Amino acid sequence: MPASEGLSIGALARRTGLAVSAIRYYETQGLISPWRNPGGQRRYQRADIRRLSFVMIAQQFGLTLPEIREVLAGLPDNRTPTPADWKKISQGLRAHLDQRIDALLRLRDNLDGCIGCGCLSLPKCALYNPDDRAKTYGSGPRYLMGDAPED
Amino acid sequence: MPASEGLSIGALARRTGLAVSAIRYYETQGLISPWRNPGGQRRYQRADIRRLSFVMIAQQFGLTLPEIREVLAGLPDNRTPTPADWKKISQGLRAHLDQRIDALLRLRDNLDGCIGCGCLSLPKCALYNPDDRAKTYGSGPRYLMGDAPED
DNA sequence: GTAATTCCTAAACCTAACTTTAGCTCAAGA
DNA sequence: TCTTGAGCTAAAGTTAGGTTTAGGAATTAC
Repeated sequence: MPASEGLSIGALARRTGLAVSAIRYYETQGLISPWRNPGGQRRYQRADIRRLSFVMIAQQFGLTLPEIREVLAGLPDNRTPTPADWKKISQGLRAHLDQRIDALLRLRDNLDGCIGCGCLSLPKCALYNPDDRAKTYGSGPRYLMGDAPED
Repeated sequence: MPASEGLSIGALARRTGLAVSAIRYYETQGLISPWRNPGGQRRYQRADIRRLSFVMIAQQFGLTLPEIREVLAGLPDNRTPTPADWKKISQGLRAHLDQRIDALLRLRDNLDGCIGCGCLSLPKCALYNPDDRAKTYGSGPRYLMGDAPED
């Protein structure tokens, strides 16, 4: 195993815990760019372990792969990213995460109101954050009730 | 429009903001059970407006349709649910939501640690809640780094 | 030198949550 | 009545994020 030649995809998979197929898929999505050895096999830098770890963390935060690609674009591509580089783009994640938490807290407060009155009658209730899930899934307007609690 | 005959699927769609196709789909998933008029068309109770609203709220909270079906099973099926009935099952949502918020807060704290040291080196970092997304998406082990920050 | 791994690509398949399409029937209004 | 809008079913399509399969080629291990 010639160390100076970079990591094989299998080695990278073992280091990150990702499936080989997932790593190839991420490549098609522009998240990682290996070079090829003379035999046509993918070779990765050791820094790519960190890169894929970042991808996994960002996914946990609810970012889509295109969004993660955007964030990763903030890294320098002419050199191996430094700790400072990673710190910079991680702070972008932090903002994203704060938004998600706020949205959920708002949702919880609304539910509290509904439980409080026991009627679940809205429009005081949730669905008043069209930002979070509404855009990701489904397609219609999806507003709530619009109906007096007489039924 | 004979009021005593219940709501048509189009009327229900207008009242809830859902697409007609989505309402039919929810029926296949056991979330709602209309009866049929003599011509074979679906007819809904007015209480179904509330039922679908609940479905939409629960989705915002991150519940899957099978999970929502479980929660709805807590409603009486021999009579129209009362405010007290809705309150009871809404409290189940509250617990679910609290869990999700906690998971995100833990994740945020972990990220803080990573940003603090600037290395994103882990395993101090995230991915230490295998409960949230890990089970839902992907299939491999997906642990992080396992690598000293030397690269 | 050969057998066993590992890797390659392309294409098909998977789940969730729906939407779209095709072809046909029902219901409502002038 | 007859036309138009609403509903019906079944099947196929869609998106995200991958996995699986098939049929070869490259590497590694002995």
